[in-house]
Amino acid sequence: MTLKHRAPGGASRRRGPALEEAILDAAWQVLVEHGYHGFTFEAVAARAGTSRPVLYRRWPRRDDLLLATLAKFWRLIDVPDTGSLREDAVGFLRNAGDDRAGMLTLMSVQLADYFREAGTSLTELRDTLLPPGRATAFETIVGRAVERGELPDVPRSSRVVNLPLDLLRHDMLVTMRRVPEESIAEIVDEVWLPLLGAPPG
Amino acid sequence: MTLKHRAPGGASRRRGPALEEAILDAAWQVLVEHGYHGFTFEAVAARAGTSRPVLYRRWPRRDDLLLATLAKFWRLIDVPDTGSLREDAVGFLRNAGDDRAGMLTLMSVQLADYFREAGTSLTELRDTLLPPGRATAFETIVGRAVERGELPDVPRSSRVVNLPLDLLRHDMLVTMRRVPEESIAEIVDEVWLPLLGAPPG
DNA sequence: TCCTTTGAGTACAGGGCTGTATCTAATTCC
DNA sequence: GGAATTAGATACAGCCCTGTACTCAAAGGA
Repeated sequence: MTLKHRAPGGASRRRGPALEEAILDAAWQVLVEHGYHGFTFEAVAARAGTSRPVLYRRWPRRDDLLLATLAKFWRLIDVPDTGSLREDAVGFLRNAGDDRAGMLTLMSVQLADYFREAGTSLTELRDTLLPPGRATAFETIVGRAVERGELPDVPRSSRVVNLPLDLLRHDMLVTMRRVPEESIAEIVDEVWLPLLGAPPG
Repeated sequence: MTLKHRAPGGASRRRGPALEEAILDAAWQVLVEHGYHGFTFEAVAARAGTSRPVLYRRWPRRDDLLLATLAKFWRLIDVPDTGSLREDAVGFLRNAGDDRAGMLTLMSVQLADYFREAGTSLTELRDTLLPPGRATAFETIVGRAVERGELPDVPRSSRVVNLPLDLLRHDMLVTMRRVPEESIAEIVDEVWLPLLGAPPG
């Protein structure tokens, strides 16, 4: 009665890397829809249209599958270059809060159980998945503004420089929603720019 | 072989409110130690030294038990009154990050699954458990500073006023750890006081 | 003291997930 | 075309949790 040995679309049987891709796509969907708790071999296999043994062969433990999934979907967020400090900041926060990137942040909350079990945290995961040490988005944005002469070339604490993303992330974590445009403007205009000593927008 | 019909300590059989207290204490411990995922009737009953039917009689569903547990342990955080804006702020953040209060914040992450299932969020939960509308800690702190003449009496956005707690919470959520004293000082001295236009500490 | 309430123990069917094993047949490699 | 892989289906025992039902006995009230 079921289409045996056929991928959902009726295509030929998948193998190797193609199958792996499909499984990780399915895993990501499951993770987004049902959180870490619903992220089971059972659910992922069903969603991928394959069977659990196929998953176990590649990722013996749930964490292995999780990490592989996150690694595939975790991407750097685009940093716009508009020629304006304020617009760069607002644009970046918009990107950070959009569907794709925002989902990653909200996802991180769903991973609380994983963090607890693995004894790790969001920052540690981030350092694992993204090469640490490179300039943060706001370091880039401030650097450009300094080059343009929009900001004085004085030392700034990393706390202040990176403040906007922290606040955006906080809002997302606390409301579990996309952050509205007004909050982004608030963060930039009422908090960040004044702190940097920039002229009010 | 087991001590039948006896509380763990060998005391008489517990009843009514006393039993209820003991159960909620146990529930809190389970929640702290095993997160929402491990927060099962089974585990709570075992920890409380009673049986599941006793729990089901009082809280038919898991959420009922969860809410009752949170309501019992969710408390307002003490706001110190030292006569100094900076010391009030630092002191409050210290309290907010201490074992008891900090645990509540970290707990909130563990509740991600609950939020997802119930379609709610940390802020909504907070409003449910604490009467909304009252002044926030930092509104109180700023208000006092204005009365003392330490700050000018100008309108301030609630975003700026409440910034320190947001940043503290962000740090906790992201590191899953207690926030070190230096971070508290950073938040107050490098971000908040400058924004309020207060003289540097 | 008797009676009512209710805590504590136990049992049950049911559901979901885990790992592993086994079989088959599709695909690829040579 | 034949052989080696390996996807996909299925089955299994096991574990944990859920609700509910049915006892029995302890505590408290009259």
